[in-house]
Amino acid sequence: MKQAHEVFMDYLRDNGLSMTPQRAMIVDAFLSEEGHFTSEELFTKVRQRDPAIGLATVYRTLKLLTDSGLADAFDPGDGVSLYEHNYGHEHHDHLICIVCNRKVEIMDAEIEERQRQLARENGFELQNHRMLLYGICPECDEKGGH
Amino acid sequence: MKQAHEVFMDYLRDNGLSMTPQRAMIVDAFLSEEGHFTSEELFTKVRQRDPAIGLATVYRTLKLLTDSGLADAFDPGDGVSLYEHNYGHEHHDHLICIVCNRKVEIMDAEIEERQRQLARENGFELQNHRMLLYGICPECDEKGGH
DNA sequence: GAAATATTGATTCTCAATTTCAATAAATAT
DNA sequence: ATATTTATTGAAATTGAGAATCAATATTTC
Repeated sequence: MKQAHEVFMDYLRDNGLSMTPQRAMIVDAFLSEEGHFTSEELFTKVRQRDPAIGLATVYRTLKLLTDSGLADAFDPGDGVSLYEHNYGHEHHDHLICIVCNRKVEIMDAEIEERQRQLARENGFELQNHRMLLYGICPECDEKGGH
Repeated sequence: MKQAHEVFMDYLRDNGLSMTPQRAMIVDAFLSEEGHFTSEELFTKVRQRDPAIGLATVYRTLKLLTDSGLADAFDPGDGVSLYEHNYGHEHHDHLICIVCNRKVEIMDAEIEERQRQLARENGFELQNHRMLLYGICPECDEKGGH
């Protein structure tokens, strides 16, 4: 598999865009993040390396990352987008604790198949989907359930 | 089954709230809407009946409607909440055309069961879920696919 | 009815995300 | 290389949905 960095370079080239020091640094910071993170969290990390980089550039680069297929963005429900790596990672959805906000990655082949089938039954060509399950995690259930 | 209006009255009473002319009118307008609609669309309809009603009151009443179980709110992905009737209506998710924005209500018992199962496997008590399928509808596929 | 409480509409505020714009940098042509 | 065109940047202003504020009004309770 191609390196993530290479995928980004290819995307830039194919779209007539240039690699810049800022983009390189933001992509590096992005790739070194783990799990889910907000644009602000990435911005903070980027700022630690170069305080001159602006928030707008982080947003712009996150869009490039998303469009290039390296990043996946989703809104867990509070209006603040979360980003995560989407290259070399299996597709998954999320199970979210409504108390502590913990997010567990979930995946079910049967659901995925039924989704495709549902779309097909309605004559739709399925492109994408978003599934969020909300519940109370074991730890919070234990603490709160007395 | 209780009338929707009665459900709202009960909710108000149980929460120490009062029925007011504004709430009555907004609830009526809400109940006469079909399908999915935004807060702005409901506001427009309410304004036609009484231009004195403020947008804030529409938002406040939509929250009451949601909390009372009469309305369901969801964000199709663009940050603008859609509302729909949720009383006397079967639960359903949505299949959305990414071209014309058309929304089809979908429901699959197998998916629902697997969702519960997935939550259970992770020790979660499932409270809620949100599933959106994005694709291209037959009409748009026909028009665009040449 | 009087006092306490709730609700209203207008307005302001919030906050993430986008857009604007002049300055700078990069790519391309000469 | 140098000029010219084009793209990118950071700061700041803007956007837009929704929530919060607040004085005025309405409703409920005593």
